[in-house]
Amino acid sequence: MKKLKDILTEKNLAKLKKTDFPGFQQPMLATLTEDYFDDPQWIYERKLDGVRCLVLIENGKAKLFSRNENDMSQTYPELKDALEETKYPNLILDGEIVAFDGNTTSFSKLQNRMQLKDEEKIHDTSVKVYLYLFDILYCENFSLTDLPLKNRKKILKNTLEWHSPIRYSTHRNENGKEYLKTACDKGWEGLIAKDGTAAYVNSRSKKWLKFKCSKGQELVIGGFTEPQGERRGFGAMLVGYYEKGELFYAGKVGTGFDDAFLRKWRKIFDKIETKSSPFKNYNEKKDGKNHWIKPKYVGQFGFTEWTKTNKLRHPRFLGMRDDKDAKEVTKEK
DNA sequence: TTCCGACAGTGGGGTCGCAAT
DNA sequence: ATTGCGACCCCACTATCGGAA
Repeated sequence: MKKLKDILTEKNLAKLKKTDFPGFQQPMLATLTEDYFDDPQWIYERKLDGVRCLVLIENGKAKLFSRNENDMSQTYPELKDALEETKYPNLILDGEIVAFDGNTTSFSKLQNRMQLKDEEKIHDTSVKVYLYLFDILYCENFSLTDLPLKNRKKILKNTLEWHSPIRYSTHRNENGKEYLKTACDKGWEGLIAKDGTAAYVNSRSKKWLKFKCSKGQELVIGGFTEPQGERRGFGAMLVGYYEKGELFYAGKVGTGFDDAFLRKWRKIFDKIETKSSPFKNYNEKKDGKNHWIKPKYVGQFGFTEWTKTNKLRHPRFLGMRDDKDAKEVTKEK
């Protein structure tokens, strides 16, 4: 166990402010971008697909908070216990709780225990979780948030003893673009690029950027929903793909359209409305609110992954594809 | 004048828990 | 017993407005 004075230069140590334990604060959030770059000033971390976790250790007692300040301590007792073994009585740490499916983090697996607080039910799921820590905000009565990120990570790495379910989130110092390619090949969610010189702020920031491995494909539009509230035109498209000559439902897409598009295409959809669902696997009796149309239009869609029930996760509309025949649209490998 | 950041509003999948049917 | 709904997690995106550049 090292002290701050063993890790920091005198100059940086002198900059620190002695403050009372500040309690919960909003975690720093990353901004999505598609402009990937290499920059020696930036570092690149693996993007983990789990739940964000802010750890508060006050007088030796640990609490785990979600992004919205919900107390998750009872949901992850093994993490709480492991964190209380640290010798520091007062710490604030930032990280991500994950579950694994093979070598990749699995949000869907984590969902099986995410809302549970009963110890027996948690045990029954037999979902193992890990906490990957990537930042430290408070230590030895000092607020560390104004330090450069690289210094904070150095302090973090040297402060804790890394074992069992608590892990240090490593990073790469260069070649972000190449690392992203590797990440996507491995089936990761993507990378978080971080400005190594930047302070920690309690809001979304462009000093942290999401480089995501996004999937995309064309899908057939087989229906739509009514708009809600102030929305005009339609609410969401119901989309699917062909397999062995039959159309299979793949979920709804309700974002990516602007106002003019919504109005224009509602009129077009109304002209080709049908009485029954074109999807083989959609029980229309249960859902009378949907409108069905002839499956003749094809759109391009982006999403993060297929869920275990064969639906799109985080779907968005990218544009119409008038160069594609609907019958040619199949699920891409 | 133009651009950017923050916010509200609308949309998605999945899970659990509770109330209404 | 089944269904519906809200509250949580994870989000993407558009529109708007006011202040920075």
